[in-house]
Parts: sequence; structure tokens; C-alpha cells
Amino acid sequence: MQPSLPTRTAALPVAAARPLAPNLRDAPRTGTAQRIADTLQLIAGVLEPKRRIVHAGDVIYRAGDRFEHLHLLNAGFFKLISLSSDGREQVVGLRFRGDWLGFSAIASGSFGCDAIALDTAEVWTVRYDALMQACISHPALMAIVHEAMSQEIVRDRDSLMTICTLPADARVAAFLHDWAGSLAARGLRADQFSLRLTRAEIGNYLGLTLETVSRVLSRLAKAELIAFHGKSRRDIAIPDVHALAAYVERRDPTAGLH
Amino acid sequence: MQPSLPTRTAALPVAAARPLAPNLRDAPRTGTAQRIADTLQLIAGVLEPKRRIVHAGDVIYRAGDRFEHLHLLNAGFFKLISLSSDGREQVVGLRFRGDWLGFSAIASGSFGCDAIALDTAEVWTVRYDALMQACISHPALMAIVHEAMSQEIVRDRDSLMTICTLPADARVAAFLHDWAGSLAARGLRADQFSLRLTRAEIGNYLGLTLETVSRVLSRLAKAELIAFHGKSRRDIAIPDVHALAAYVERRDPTAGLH
DNA sequence: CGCCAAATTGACTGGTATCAAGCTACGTGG
DNA sequence: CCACGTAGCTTGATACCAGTCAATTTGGCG
Repeated sequence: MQPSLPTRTAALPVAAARPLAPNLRDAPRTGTAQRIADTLQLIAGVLEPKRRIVHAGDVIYRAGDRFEHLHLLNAGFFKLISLSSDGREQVVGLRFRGDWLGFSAIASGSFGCDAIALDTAEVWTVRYDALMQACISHPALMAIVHEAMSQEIVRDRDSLMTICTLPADARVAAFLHDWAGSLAARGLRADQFSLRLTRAEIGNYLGLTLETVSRVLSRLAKAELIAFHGKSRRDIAIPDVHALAAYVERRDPTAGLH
Repeated sequence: MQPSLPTRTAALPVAAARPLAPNLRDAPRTGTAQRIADTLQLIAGVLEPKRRIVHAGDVIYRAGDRFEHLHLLNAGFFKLISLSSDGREQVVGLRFRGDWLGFSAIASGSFGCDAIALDTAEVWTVRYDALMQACISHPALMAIVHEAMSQEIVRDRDSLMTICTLPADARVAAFLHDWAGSLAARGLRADQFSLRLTRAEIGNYLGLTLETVSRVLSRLAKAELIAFHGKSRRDIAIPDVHALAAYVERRDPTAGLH
């Protein structure tokens, strides 16, 4: 979409909106990770969710399914894929521990996308009506739910801004930076991890082709902003997160609205 | 971003996700318009919101403002503009009668974008804590708020999909179709209306430049899918909404994920 | 009436998509 | 344990959509 670096659009939403936990050793039990743990504990105490283990490729819900339950991720990774009427697919979101699945179905009463596990994961499931009831007796729970929905809105806007304003290189870099940030915020290892998506899926998520994603990754590796750790070429190492963030930001500082 | 019509990406989210009210005479007081009216009435009854009239250019809140209030639009149009750390702007949303403003600030406690009136409008304002209280005593109100937030999530995803999968022509067409749909759903005239955005703002919203928007509009007019009604070139007429929808859909029907 | 923002249009450039081979990793069965 | 098939990935050559630069016209408003 947008051309190269001296773009008229540009911006840097990712770093501003979701600052990385500086290091997993600095904030393992104090920041987001603790908040997530607290949320899970509250839900577990109040609602007795059904817990289950799912595996890579398993589907929690499909587009068209009737909405009755919300899901909360206790462990693992999910992708959300929206299907258009003419059969196209679009990755519209990625989910980590502490994230909810299913908010988007509340309004219409049925799901508009598939939720697919990217690896072994633990999902907690609650009935939406039960959750509503619980919110009435436990205002703290209502606040948590609202915050989660609010955060999802913010995240979606960040995605939009990334895609609208960044050229391909920066989009991929922002994606990696974001992923690392999500891991770090949950106390997981962020300097070295395995992408659980194919190049095609990453490209789809970012509005790029798989070839472009592949090229950008090769370029980033050559610039030593990332490194391929394992053999699979999905194992990414990020030697310096700040350098990656700086790379995303390094856009032409002129211009306003397009 | 994506090339022309035979795109590898493509999709048709808009029509599927937010079907147009077929005609404002068919469903003036039965569908969405009625639901919006009911919502407004409930809010008015339960919360006694502060009401005020604002004018084009007026700002309801700015990025960085502390979050305390939610706003509900009783009349008029708003744009939401997100500001990145390096000063770039991105139109992240458009709002109509019945839409809420401010959900995205719940999570962080402060606003991440500006809300700016596009013309004279009436805004109802309620304190968030008062709303939370009211939700406890009025479960129907809680359901309404959840639905509104859910709908905002769906809308954001639709935007993402439009931008990720459609070439410039279709994006602009989808934008017009969407705008017309929003008007129709509220019982307003949808076959002829005034865009309240500049070409630059439309382009920013769609991830395009103002020149591209201008060219596409000229092309759509030449193809008689739209017409310039007034003198200002922001007054658009849509002789046949279905033709416009068909134009958006007319993508290459092959391929899956990129 | 004249200024200025907004819009239009043209010529040109360039970033990504597209098309096309190969290559690599991994699982499966012999 | 290794051959083989296949899905995923990389890389190169080329095409083309949309961005960029620039000049002009239009419309709104004081």
C-alpha cells in the first residue's frame, strides 16, 4: 500500500500504545502479568469456568456459531480469522494469555470469525448470561470486562494505524515488536521465541503478501535487527528490542493528514 | 497497498457485516433506528445525561484527557482522530446518532484520540462511574453498553478488512456504501448526502492519499455509480446502492490467504 | 471582488504485488 | 533409517497500482 520510507502517511502507534515491559526480569509479577493473574483468579473464584485443553488447529468457535459463551485464555496462543461472504479470509487478531475471546459476538448474537488455537492452550469458558449476572453482584468483575473490551478496541485501532501509516518493512518490524511486547507483558521470554504463524498468515494480518514478509524478514536479519535462532525460520531472536522500535519509528517526520 | 482488481487479498466485509437497510421507507421505525431511539430513551430515563449542542470543529475530548465521561451522540457526526507520538494523525473512526464516544479510554483511564464534531451535533454526557452504578440496577442498560462496545469492535474489524483486502477503488466505494448504510440505518436520506470530510481525511481513513481519493471519486462518477449533486463536490448522490455494493464485491474470486 | 483552502488532473516514480523457480524442513511409509 | 512428498519459505525478474510532485481550477467566505 504505502510506498517506502518517505511516506506521507506514517506514524508510530505500537510503541506508544503498548509500551514493552522493559525486561521480563524487571517486572515479572508487578505489572500486566500480575493484573492478568488477578483477573483470572477473580473469574475462577466467581464463575467457576469450564476449563479445557486444546491443541494447535483446534477451533473454539466458528463464524456463524451462535453466541452463548465467552472464553478466556489461560495459556497458549490463538488467531482470529474473519471470513467474508465471498470466501476470503483475514486474520483480524491474535490472542495471548489473559485475553478474552468472543466479545465481538455480543452485539449480533453470533460469531463473525473463527478462533483457532496456534498451539496447545488452556481455555476457560463461561456463559455470557452467567457473566452478566456475576457482574451485577461483583462490580469489580464488570469493571474488568469493560476494561478488556476497551483494550480490544484500542488494539484494533493500533492495528489499523500500523497498517494505514507504515510501509511494509516497518509493519513487519512493528508486528515482531508487538509480539515480543505481548510475551514480555506476560512474563514470557521475549528476546527469543517462535512465530506461530506462517508467512502467509503474517502477511494477511499486515495487509502484505507472503513474499514481501519473507523479504522483509531476510532484510531485518541482514541488518541484525533480528536473527533466525532455530532451524525452522520461525524461531526469531530479537537482540535489541529498542533498536527494533527505533526502526519502526524511523519514518519521515513531515506531513500531517496524508 | 494491494494492487488492482485481480488482487491476491480481497474480500467483502462491508456488505456482509453491516447490511444496508434496503430503503429508508421500508424500515424507518422498525430496525436499527428504533433500537437507537430506545437506547437513547433508556439512557435519558435512567441517567439524566447532560445534553449540549456542539458545532463543527468542536472537540469533545482530546488525546491525553483524563477519562471520566462517556458520550452518546443524539444527533450529528463526529470523527475520531488518533495522534501518534511523532505527531501523525489517523482517522480511526466516524460516529453517528446513537453511537458512543469514549469506550477506548476505559482501559487506560485517558483518551487516546480526539473526538471532533463534523457539524452541529447534540451530545449526551454521562459519568462513567454513574453508568456503572446504573448498570447494576438496570441490567438492560448493561446489555446495551456491552452491545455497543461489541459493535465497535466489529466495526473496527470491518475497517481493517476493508483496508487490508480491497484496492483503492473498492475502498472508496466501500466507504461511500458504508456511509450511506449508516445514514439509512438511522432513517436519514441515504441516496443523496454531503460528505463531511475532506479528501485528505477520507484518504487518511482509508490508507490512501487525497489525490487517489479524488481520482477514484471522479472515476466512480464517470461510471455513474455516484454523482456529484450539489456544487461543492462533497455532495454525493448514489443512484443505485446495490450497484455500488456490487462494485465493491467485484474482486477476483480466487485465492485464500494471500 | 479577491483570497485561500480544497479539489482536480497530469506526468512520473517507486514500493509491492505478481509470476516463477528452487530450496528447506518435516512427516510418512517402505 | 532413509527416500520421498508436500507445505512452507526464499529469492529473482517483471508489472502495475498508488504515491509523489506539480500546476491549475473550483468554491467558499470575508
